[in-house]
Amino acid sequence: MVKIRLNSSSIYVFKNPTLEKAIEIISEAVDKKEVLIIVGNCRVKYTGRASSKLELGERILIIKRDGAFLIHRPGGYQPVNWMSGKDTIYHLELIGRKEMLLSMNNAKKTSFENRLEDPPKKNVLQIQAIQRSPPELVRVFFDQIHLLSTLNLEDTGRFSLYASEEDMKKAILLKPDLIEKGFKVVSYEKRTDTGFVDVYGADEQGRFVIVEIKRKTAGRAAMLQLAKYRKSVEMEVNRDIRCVLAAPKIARGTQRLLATLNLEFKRLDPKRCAAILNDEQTQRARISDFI
Amino acid sequence: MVKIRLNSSSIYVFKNPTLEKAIEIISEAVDKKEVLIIVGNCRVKYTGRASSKLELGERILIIKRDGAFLIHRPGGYQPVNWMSGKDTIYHLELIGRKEMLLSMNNAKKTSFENRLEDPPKKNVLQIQAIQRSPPELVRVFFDQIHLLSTLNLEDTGRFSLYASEEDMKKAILLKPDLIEKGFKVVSYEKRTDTGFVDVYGADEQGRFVIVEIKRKTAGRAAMLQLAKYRKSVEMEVNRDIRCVLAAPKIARGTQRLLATLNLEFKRLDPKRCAAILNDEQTQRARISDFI
DNA sequence: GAGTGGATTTCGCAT
DNA sequence: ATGCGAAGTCCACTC
Repeated sequence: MVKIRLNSSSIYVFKNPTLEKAIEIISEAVDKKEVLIIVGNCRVKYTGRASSKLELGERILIIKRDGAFLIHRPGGYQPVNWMSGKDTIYHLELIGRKEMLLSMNNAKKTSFENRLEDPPKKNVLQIQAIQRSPPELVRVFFDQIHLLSTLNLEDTGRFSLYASEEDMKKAILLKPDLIEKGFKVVSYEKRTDTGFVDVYGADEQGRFVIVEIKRKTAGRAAMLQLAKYRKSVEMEVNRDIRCVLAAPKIARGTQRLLATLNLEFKRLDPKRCAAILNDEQTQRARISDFI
Repeated sequence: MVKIRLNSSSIYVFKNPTLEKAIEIISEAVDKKEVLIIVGNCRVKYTGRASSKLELGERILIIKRDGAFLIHRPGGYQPVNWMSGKDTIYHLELIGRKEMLLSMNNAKKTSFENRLEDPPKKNVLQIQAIQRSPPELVRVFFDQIHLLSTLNLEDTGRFSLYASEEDMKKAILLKPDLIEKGFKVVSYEKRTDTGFVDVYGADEQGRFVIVEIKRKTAGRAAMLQLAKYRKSVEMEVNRDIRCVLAAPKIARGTQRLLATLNLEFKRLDPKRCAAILNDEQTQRARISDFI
């Protein structure tokens, strides 16, 4: 086992640590809320909202400083097993191989102990990630650890996501003209008895307008939903209302439905919304970009 | 820079490699479809279905052998940026710091070149992950790499997930009595003009039964959907049909709707389904567990 | 390629 | 806590 301390951040790398050494390092890292990367040969068992079993193989386990827990196989975007990290607590233990197999099969320990002749060799490292609510348990059984690294990462960088549906709404609030000249926002995310209206406003002539926003092609569902909103809002305010569907485009073959339901379509490009938010917000951000 | 070859699998670890060395190692690893772990100080820019920007900080980048690409911050369950790995290609480049900032701000290279006095120093490693469809691009700009590891992982272990809705369906196919005594499965996932019926069968008296399965509490939506299925199936077979909603429980306040729509509720515990699948399937699996 | 439905969905925000 | 809607949802599947 070789321990290397990297000079930059507090990054330690351990090559082929014994399981005894590994349990020590991992315990300390979890306590100190450091990020852990563990590469090794393991089995995984999960019980909770569903249950799963993953047989022996080499994987990457990441435990983050907030407790988030990810087991990644060598391929695929998603972790094969995980824990969100909210209220996740950890329990580490060295156990015997037979104990592990019994544990994986949920057999009772007593029946095992009855059959046991020699005390078990402690040759498997069990990592339990436990969550209270919803009750979930992931157990990883490492029989070999190839690589173990503890990381103290500094990451305060701001993350900004542009042109989500949320951002499109913000852009409309900033520039109501995106809907049409003279449009005024009255409120947004107005609750109706059937759901939400994205934006609620008035046009130049003072008529009520409800706006439904879609980031992507607006389809039949969005139109029917908007029509339903119209109904419930008209019941409330007791007058006619204009309905605008704001989206990059409408689905093929829905033109007629749009007309039938007396809805209006306003082309609204998510990227343009992103650009508007950029213009408004990034004057200061741009400076920090060049630091 | 220290290079360590671990004796077990083909695992290499590089401590504080220069960016020149790193680009070499990463290129080779991506070509050979090895798993890569890169820890370093970076910025990230994403454009595609949406767009995002992540400012400077220390993160973990994982590139898997199928091209899956994940950038993880020190906290949080989800990757902050990612690429699924389907048709993802990679482009690596050493660029100057100013070039990077201009690239991150989408400025035109020409305007940059006009302002440029000295040729830029190549002191940032850019990793581009590019996807064709939907068109997406993630760019990571490392100005320092703390830790770089290439992994050749062996992972053929089978993964089994129990008690998903799919498994509940399988359990019913194995033990139709779960629905009721004498129930017989005719087919499953039968297509109708409005959607799918989970299971389609006949009761003891030979009446048609359609079964809708929910892993979780069945609500209003499931009931309306099932009622819709009934209609379209009745149109087809031209006779009355029984509708059974199989779920662990129904939502509060939906009892009346259930009656109104003339649906029946059958309590079906996902865990019990999992146990049944276990009984049927794990006789052999248990043996392999003890290897 | 587009469309549909499920997911250990996750992640918000509302009540 | 619960419930609803959105997500760069992902994913498998059908058309």
